[in-house]
Amino acid sequence: MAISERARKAALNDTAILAAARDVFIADKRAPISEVAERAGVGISALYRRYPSKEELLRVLCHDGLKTFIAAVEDAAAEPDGWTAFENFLRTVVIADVHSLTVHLAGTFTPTEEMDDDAARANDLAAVLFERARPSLRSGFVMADVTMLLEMCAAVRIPDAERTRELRERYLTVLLDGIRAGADLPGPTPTDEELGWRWRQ
Amino acid sequence: MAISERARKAALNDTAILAAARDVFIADKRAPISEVAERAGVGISALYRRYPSKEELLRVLCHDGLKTFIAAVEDAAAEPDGWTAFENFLRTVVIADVHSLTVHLAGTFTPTEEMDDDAARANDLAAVLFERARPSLRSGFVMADVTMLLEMCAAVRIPDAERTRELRERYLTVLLDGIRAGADLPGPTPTDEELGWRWRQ
DNA sequence: GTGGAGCGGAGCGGAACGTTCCGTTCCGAG
DNA sequence: CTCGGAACGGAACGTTCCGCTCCGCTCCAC
Repeated sequence: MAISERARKAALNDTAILAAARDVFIADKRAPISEVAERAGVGISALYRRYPSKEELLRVLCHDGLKTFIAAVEDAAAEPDGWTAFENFLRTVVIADVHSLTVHLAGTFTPTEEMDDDAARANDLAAVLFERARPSLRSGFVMADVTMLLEMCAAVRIPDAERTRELRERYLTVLLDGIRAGADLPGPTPTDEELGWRWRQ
Repeated sequence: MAISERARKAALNDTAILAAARDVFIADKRAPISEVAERAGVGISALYRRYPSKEELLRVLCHDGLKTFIAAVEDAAAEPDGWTAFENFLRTVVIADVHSLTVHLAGTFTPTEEMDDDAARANDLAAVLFERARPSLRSGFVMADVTMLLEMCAAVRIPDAERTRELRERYLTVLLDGIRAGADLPGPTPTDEELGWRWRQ
């Protein structure tokens, strides 16, 4: 049987709802679900037909972000030069606003076991990429610092999404230059404990 | 008449409430007022005796931050070397977490005329300091960029306040090195419109 | 024509929160 | 010791908000 007209419309709603949810929850992670529905141009019931709860929707959104992150690392790893690979990776992740979908949404749901696994995997992959770039980095700069830099980039935010991307690239450039030149950094490096508190509500 | 016992206790509450409000609203600008009272170790009525509304409390808090900012600029301006003055200014402002009290709280209240004036004054003073530092900065870097950098520093945030300060200094160091070395920055500079949207709810 | 998938949105139940208000405490004057 | 009242604690109130349910409608497939 061919895909029915009805099913095709429903599939369109699938993506519209996900896109709307991304936009809305990136702008405000505490936004009401009705806002997502409105943005997607559908009713609330179209949402609840697909996700049993708001929490589940947020979970899926975050998991998608995690997958994007992993894809970005794996993609960047193909580049032979360590620094270039690292830079490309960071630019991709910042442009895609992965941070707003992952760390930023933490606390709005309880993670599944699979997500924990993927998070660990993402960390491992990124660590490999980081090690390859280390020769180009200032001494004392560690992987945990990268997490904070991404967080800082995500803090750049204005209403216009496209312009936000431009500005983030602008300041990522500043950061990239900042982590190559200069003396040792002041203060102890961030610990895992300090970085992971968001996930343990 | 000497200051009465009762009045002294009340004065203690004055500062306790302000300190509590700062801590609570920095952690979450949407926090309920009851949380402030609890943190200050007082009842809700002790709060409402001093401020007619939640909005007024937020206004005062923000205005205090603005004053701290102005004091920091004026203080740093005494330093003869342009770059050093600028760097000291930024470090002071970041350490004092002025940003979390000003821009971050924007939108939770409608500003008074006096606040608008002080904000304009703060901008002017900072611009002077910036111009003195410009010879040390990479080309294409403008005052509006500084605002964004401060925003990025404020995004570094973990539960422990003292540790947060340490980490912010760490990454401010990265930023300071990043804005001196390197080529022209990509993308157009931020406009006033883009920076001021927070204040126009 | 008819069954049912898909959907819109009113409305329910309950949580959260700003503000009010009332009863209590306790300092200090007489 | 008495007592007025400043300062206060916190229950209660009224309102807003929001996640979710559910009923009735639409419209495609057969």
